[in-house]
This record gives sequence, C-alpha cells and structure tokens, in this order.
Amino acid sequence: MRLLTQDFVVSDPSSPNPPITAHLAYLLAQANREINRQLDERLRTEGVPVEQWRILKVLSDGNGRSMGDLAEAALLNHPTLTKTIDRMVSDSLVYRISDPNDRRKVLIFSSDRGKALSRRLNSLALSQEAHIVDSYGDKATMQLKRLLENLIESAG
Amino acid sequence: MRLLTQDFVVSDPSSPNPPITAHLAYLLAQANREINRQLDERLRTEGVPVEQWRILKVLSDGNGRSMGDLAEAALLNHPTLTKTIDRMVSDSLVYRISDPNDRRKVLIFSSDRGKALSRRLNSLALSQEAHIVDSYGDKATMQLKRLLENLIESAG
DNA sequence: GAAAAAACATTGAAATTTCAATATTTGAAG
DNA sequence: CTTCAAATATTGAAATTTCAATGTTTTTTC
Repeated sequence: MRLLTQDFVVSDPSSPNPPITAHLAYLLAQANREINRQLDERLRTEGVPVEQWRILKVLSDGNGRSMGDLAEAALLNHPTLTKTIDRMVSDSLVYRISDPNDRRKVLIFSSDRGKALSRRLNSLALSQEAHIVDSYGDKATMQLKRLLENLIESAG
Repeated sequence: MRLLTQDFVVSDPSSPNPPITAHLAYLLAQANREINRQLDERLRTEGVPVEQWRILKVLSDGNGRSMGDLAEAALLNHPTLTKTIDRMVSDSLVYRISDPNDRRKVLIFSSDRGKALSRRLNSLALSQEAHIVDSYGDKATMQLKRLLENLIESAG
C-alpha cells in the first residue's frame, strides 16, 4: 500500500505527526533560504547583502520613505533598519531628511551613488529571476507568484 | 489599456524595472516572514524559537543525526547550529554522542524532555497550519506546497 | 603504510539582530 | 491651552549569527 501525504492523519488520529517537510512554514523557509542564497551569491559581486538591495530597490523611484514605511517594504523590523541605514549612510548610498510635515518622521532617500548601484543590482536580480524561470518554468513561476501573493493577502 | 505584469519589458527594453513585489525572491521572503511570525507567536507560549522547533521535530523520530545532516534538515548553517545545540544541551533538550562508526561525527539525540516539548510544539504548529488552511483554502495550500516542493527540487 | 587531502565539527572575534527602554513630536481630550 | 496618549525613530545592552581559522578523524594517493 502506497503512503500518501494525507495518511498520517489516519494512522494516528489522536496526535497527527506529519514530517516537517509537510509543513507550509517549513517549505517556505526552505525555498526562501535557497533562493536567497542564490541571490546573495550574485549580489556578492557588488558587495551588497540582499536586505540592502531591497532597500535601494524600494527607494529607486526617487521618492523618500519614512523609516516605518521602508521597514515594512524592505521586510525588516524597525531597529534593524535604523542600523542598516546607518551603515548605508556611511557608504553614501542613502541619506536622511527630517520630514517637514511631521517632524517625528525621517525620510530616507537614495543618493546618486545609491541609484547607480541599484541599477547594477537590478541587473543581477533580474538575471537570477531569469535563471529561475529557465529551470523551473514560466508557467510554474507565474503560478507560484500568484499563490504567494494570495497567501500574503490572506495572512497579512 | 490594462497593465500586465509582463509589460514592463515592452515599456523599456533596454533596462526592465519591475517593482520589487514582482520578484519571486521578494514574495518568498515576504510570505516566509509573515508565516514565520505567526508560528513564532504560537511557539512563544513554550518559549521556543522556530529554529529549535525544527531541530526537535527532525529529531522526534528518536534517531540521532550528525551535525551536518541536522544543519541541512533544520535549515541552519553549521556554526549557528553548533551554538544553538549548545543552548539546547544547557536546557537539557538534546544531547551529543560521538559517532562510534566515524569519530569525526557527533550525533545529536532528543532527550525525554526534548521529546515531550516536541509533542507540545507539534500541536501548536499543527494548529497554525490548520489556521492557514482555514483562511487560505485547502486547495490553494496543497497547490502551493506542491509548487514549493518543485521549486526546491529544481533550485537545489 | 606514510603523507596529503577531504570531511566534520567547533571556536573566537566581528558583525548583525533583537529587546526593552528612551526621546521627540503630534494628536486627542478635557 | 494644557495634559495625556499615541506615533515615530533611535539607542544601548544582550543575544545571535556569521566568517575565517583550527583541530580531529577518516579517506585517498603514491
């Protein structure tokens, strides 16, 4: 008799015990880890961690963002972002300006240097994306993105 | 004219510039972050971080694992695992035994205390999984898992 | 079977992240 | 208009993670 994923429920109804690889949380962590590792490898040529790519990418439209907005968009929590921005300011990639409309806020802008770097990182990120589509398939990639968007929507 | 995801290529062939939310790497990071946050919140009641749940879960079959195998299964890199295991040994959740067949290796086993904790964590993780299925849908969850497995397969 | 290479795990220092607390500014309540 | 609560960002200390180097043991090579 072939074992199916669902069968663990039947075999022990009092306390189901699926393998960790059956957990969505695990599969997401594993996939994220792997894709992130690949991306990091490419960005390494510019000496920039993935987090800074996200920050520069979010700022690449030329608009400033408050720390709060930027933290959410770049998927970092607040104190971590503060310290990452400190480093990026040291590297002249971004700068801070106090928001004139609400002086509690600080707006972050990408410098020219930051924008130039962002363009190079953009190429690297796109080439990785292309590589994924290549090996994983166009259809599957689009389908996966759609499902992830829905999950984020329903979970957020 | 409706804008489609693919259109960014057409609008600027020399340097496509999709928003960061169109990148698979970003969507995976975002989804993982959110699901992880939810899981962490539940495991918090037992005072255990997600990483230790993964370790205990992997060890819950009673077999010992070498540090290398465990690192891969629990999605941690080597030195991080060493130090996490140090903490778990201090908490009497796991113990080390030098592998008699290959003395370069160290086998990690779950203690009784670790197994008991693992059972409680298992309930919490399953209830989270149930919650996801509840709001996101059974069909979509299974489909997403399948796609993630394929991605991991093709990327690994 | 000795020497060299590979596999495995750990260590210490450095970098990063997180937690809890703090400071500042704005909005709300009376 | 003053006080209190909420929102925003930062800070310092502590915890964690990472990087490069090290020490064992096993495997390979000659």
